[in-house]
Amino acid sequence: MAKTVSERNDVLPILGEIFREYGFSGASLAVITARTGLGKGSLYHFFPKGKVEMAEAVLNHIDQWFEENVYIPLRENQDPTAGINVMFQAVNDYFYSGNRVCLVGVFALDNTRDKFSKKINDYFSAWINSLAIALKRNGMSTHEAKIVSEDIVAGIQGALVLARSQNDPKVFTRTLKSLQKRALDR
Amino acid sequence: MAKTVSERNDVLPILGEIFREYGFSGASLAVITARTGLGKGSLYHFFPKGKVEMAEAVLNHIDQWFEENVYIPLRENQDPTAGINVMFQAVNDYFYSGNRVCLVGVFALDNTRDKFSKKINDYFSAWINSLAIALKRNGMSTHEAKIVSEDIVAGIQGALVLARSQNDPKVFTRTLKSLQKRALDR
DNA sequence: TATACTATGTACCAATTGGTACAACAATTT
DNA sequence: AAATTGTTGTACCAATTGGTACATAGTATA
Repeated sequence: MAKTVSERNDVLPILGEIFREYGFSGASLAVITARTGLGKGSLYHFFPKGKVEMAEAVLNHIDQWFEENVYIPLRENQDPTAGINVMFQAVNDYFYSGNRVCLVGVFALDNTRDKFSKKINDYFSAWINSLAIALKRNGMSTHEAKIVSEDIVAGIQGALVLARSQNDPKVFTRTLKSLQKRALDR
Repeated sequence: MAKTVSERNDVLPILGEIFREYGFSGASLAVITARTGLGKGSLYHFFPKGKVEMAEAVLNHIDQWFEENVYIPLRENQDPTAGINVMFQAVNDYFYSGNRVCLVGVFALDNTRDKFSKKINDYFSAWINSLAIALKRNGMSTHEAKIVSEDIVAGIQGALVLARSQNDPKVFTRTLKSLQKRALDR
């Protein structure tokens, strides 16, 4: 039983990369079996509801990671500035300094959003809200903190789009720097 | 012959909406025939190379629109501030105040990017460069203008992702205001 | 009105799609 | 070692995929 859980979890990162690259509808079972090395038998054993369940599991996995490495530091770090810096570092790492795209963003744009609307909505809400808390604890007004945190999360997503469109990860790191300054300069 | 061209052009906006909603791989010929009202016969008459040619035509169409309504005003308006304001107004209109997503952004994120990399790259480059010109003419240094225009275009793309993920167009209009201020405050 | 070109509907195609059924195999528990 | 449970490969399925062939219908020009 422990085996089951761990084997299933081991595939999630691979599935994540596949969905990132191909999008939901582009990720055919053919590429999924090829890249994971699991046959349909195993795949449907671990994810009886097929592709949808795979994507849900990946989204949950991502959510967990961000909760732990981004949202909690933002909300709970003694020093809000330190928390914000932790976020920027974690984000830079997570997106491989601009070489990796945001799965949630990929799903959000086209109509696969409808299949996972709650998860997608929650992901960005949690991020924006956590960041706003840190900004407030750092002296911003409630209103300004809301605006700025929205701007920053949007800026990160847009920077990923841009970096990928230009095939130039530096666009991401550059924009990220800019946003970090914006979060901390006061 | 004039008929041909106009009929073909008439379909482009519809095709654009389809690709926006479904992404490239999700946009099946079944939905394309249904939504455009054109059978395969006509479709492959106008676009002999199929889906790829349709998408290329749509991208060209978008490019033209932005050149005319966004890039030229930015680069050539007597008053750079006015040019920048024209851009923000045009962008707000084009994206239906946050109810519509950016096709180029949709294509950029997953691996359909590879099929249209040049067009996608050029779209954002032209936008960023044109905006940077206006910012410079408005007194910014070359370096700052580059950074800021990149931040703004990224911010717009991210705002579209966010607005769609939250199913709340106001996120877009809000962020757009924020960015406009950033472009003009000095 | 005859001619030429454009546009379209229909039938068809092989390949791929996501998914199911199930028998066989492997690993734990008892 | 027997029984139970977890895992996997294979064969199969109907539906859909993007695309082609082509005869016909429509339209403009000469």
